[in-house]
Amino acid sequence: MMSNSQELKSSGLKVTLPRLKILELFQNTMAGDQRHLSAEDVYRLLLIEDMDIGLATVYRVLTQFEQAGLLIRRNFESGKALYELNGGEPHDHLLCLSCGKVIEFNDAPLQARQNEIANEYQFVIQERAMTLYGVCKDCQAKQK
Amino acid sequence: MMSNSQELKSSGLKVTLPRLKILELFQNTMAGDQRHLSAEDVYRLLLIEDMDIGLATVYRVLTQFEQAGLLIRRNFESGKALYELNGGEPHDHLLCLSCGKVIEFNDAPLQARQNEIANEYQFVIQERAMTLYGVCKDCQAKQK
DNA sequence: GTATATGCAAAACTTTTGCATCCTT
DNA sequence: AAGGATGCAAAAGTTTTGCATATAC
Repeated sequence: MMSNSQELKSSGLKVTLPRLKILELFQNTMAGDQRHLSAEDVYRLLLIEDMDIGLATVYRVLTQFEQAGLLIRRNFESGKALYELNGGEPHDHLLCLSCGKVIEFNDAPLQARQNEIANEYQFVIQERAMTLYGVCKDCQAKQK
Repeated sequence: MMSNSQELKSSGLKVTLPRLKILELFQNTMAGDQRHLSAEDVYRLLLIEDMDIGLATVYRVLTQFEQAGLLIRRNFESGKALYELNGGEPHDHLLCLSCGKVIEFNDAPLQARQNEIANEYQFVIQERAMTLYGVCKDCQAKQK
């Protein structure tokens, strides 16, 4: 298991407080249902923790982390980018339009079919993004 | 076959020149490879055609058309929304990160699997979005 | 004639950039 | 000591909104 400092170094990034804090933030929020954070989210959460950080730094660090493969950048329909920790396995999303909840799943047959389609078009996949928008089980119950 | 005027009326929208022109624009560009247009794209294409239209109107009309189901709004990784004509059939995208080309495909097994996954989570799908990002056949050839 | 749509300008939001200062190595 | 990182402010890009005028029905 690599420490966060080692993880940053091996990505060619200097170990600084903002970078460590942002990395920890994503690791800690991973447990909750709030796995996807915008730059503004990160900024506000760090201010709450007394971190005196600039929004511009947050944007820069998020971009660097994405390029380093530590985070994945997602574009849902909200108009702003959300980031999540890169857990290694590709996965897709169900996004509830009623409550905003994001359900993640990892489905091998689906990915296999994606690969077959890419092969048909002789297309080399670098990144996958699949989101089904709709209404989750809980919200269906509430609407009745 | 409904005329464009009828199509607007049956969506509860008054028939105005900007709306007709924008609808025609999407119908005409459907033939080419430029099926996905941003608000700015629409604005510039209409200015070329002598239409003296305001950018704000373009945004308003695109939003109305999306709500009426005439257009589909897509959020790829570019940071701005793209719209395409709603052809009725759901379809997904391969987006080339090298040349920006968008390849569309319609794959029944893939959609069937999406439905199965949604059922597992008792999730009601309203909209699908799947995009594979990578390098297209042509760009692979060029890179050699 | 009335209600809605449009155009323009201003504002709101998200993201990027320039630059002086500070921190990591 | 040197190069990169940070914070602040300003700028750039996208989308929304207020309001007076024009247009569709």
